[in-house]
Amino acid sequence: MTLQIFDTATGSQRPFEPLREGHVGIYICGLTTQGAPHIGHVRFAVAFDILRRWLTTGHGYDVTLVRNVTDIDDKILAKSAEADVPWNQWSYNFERATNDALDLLGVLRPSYEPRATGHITDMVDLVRMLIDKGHAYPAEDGSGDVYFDVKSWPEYGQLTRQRIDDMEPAADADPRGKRDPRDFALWKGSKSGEPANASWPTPWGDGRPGWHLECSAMVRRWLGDTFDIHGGGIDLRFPHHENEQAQSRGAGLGFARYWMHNGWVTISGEKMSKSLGNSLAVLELTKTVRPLVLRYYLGAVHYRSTIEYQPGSLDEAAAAVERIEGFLDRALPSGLAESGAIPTAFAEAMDDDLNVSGALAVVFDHIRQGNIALDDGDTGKAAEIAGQVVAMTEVLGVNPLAKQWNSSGDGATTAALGSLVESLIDARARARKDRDFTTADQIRDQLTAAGIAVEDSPDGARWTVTGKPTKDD
RNA sequence: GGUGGAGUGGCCGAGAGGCGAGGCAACGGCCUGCAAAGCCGUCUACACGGGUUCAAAUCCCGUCUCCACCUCCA
Repeated sequence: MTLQIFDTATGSQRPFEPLREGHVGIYICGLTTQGAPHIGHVRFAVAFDILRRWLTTGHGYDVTLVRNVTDIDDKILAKSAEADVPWNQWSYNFERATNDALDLLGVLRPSYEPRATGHITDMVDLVRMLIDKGHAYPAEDGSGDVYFDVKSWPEYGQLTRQRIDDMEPAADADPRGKRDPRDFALWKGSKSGEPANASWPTPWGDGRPGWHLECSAMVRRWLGDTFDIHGGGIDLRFPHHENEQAQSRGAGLGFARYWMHNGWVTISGEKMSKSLGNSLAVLELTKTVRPLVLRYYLGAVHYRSTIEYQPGSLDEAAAAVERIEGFLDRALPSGLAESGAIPTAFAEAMDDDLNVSGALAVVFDHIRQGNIALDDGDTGKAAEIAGQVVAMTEVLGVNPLAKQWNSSGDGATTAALGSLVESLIDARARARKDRDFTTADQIRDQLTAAGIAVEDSPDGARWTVTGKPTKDD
């Protein structure tokens, strides 16, 4: 079967065929490290993590995923100056915070993570190529800026299917030194007051990278002149990706063969912004919400759909996760799973432009069948289905048995807790045997209040830490 | 003004000419000492108005509403 990908450039689904057989090169625009990431910021990483896992485990491709770090830009300079922190430390601090957040959500580390500031010479090369071909020019006001000449490139607007003349001139565009207000900066000349170490020498004067140029330069170095998939948030289509493509193709490079863009996370119908405070920052939210639940929440919706965040939606995700966990706990008492075969229906859904909702329907259908097998006492069949569920949830990055989600807590503490809980469970079992249900229920209430759920079964009681102590009013 | 996306049951959310995706919630039943979990069932939906068709949520025409982008937002 062939994976169908919705290519933003054509506005339609296209069968995916890699440039080099067996290999896929993906570049995704990472974050500008200007602040702590909120759930909206990390959605793209979850979305493309699922793509990567499916290309790898579903199709056997060898995937090279490059995710850059924009470690210098106007906002980083402005915010760090305001906080009186060196801009590079400011940026690196949030680079680490971003990686911590993505690790927590089980997003696989990229194959490589280049920083903009490490690729100045590659950018200079590109600028030179563009000037030589007549697609770029140094600012006529001597500012040290270098601009891309959009009128010189007939394909400009192709990615977003717009005509230059239909575009609204930007209200906030700084026209200084530009031939056309729609020309964009490849390179920015240093301004007075900016840190001396935020400046690099070039043939056109000292300065720093324009935003778009870095991606073209890093793609070229790490994935080659032509590569397979370029991804990012839907908002980046224009101007960022349009400009990247214009630069790279203007310089004579092939650039991206497929474009994929993920939708936004909105709250009350609006884009998330800092004004909402940090309550939805990943590292804050995961203090009260299990990372697995947050991961499920961000990944369970088709990547191109908008996710409208509302209170309670994380509870729904938690309930769905608990249904998966409940089945796997019962079907695999040892906690060990042989990863099974991926069902055809699941593969078909994933091949349809990563139809995660359809794929999850297959997961839950299997869970129901597995539960029926358990009710029938057919533990062999249940274990086999559990293996399939493990394989499918692993593709989505939400396999509850993955060590990603189970590494917390040290062994000694876990053993001590287990010993105490088991003794209470034993006491309760004795009370039940004596038909002393008052005592039995007291013990269960005590455990529930401590955040431990007790479930009876023909083979004895099972207990799980829910982390949700119930309060009696 | 230009470009693109979307309106599906109480909520979330797939599907895309006939056969009720799935999850959450609620209610009823089975099971249980009682629960929990699980299983079975109920709540028969597609923004509006026309049209095509034996058959439309799905195709066509028109209307309404919402959202995103239009030069440094994931």
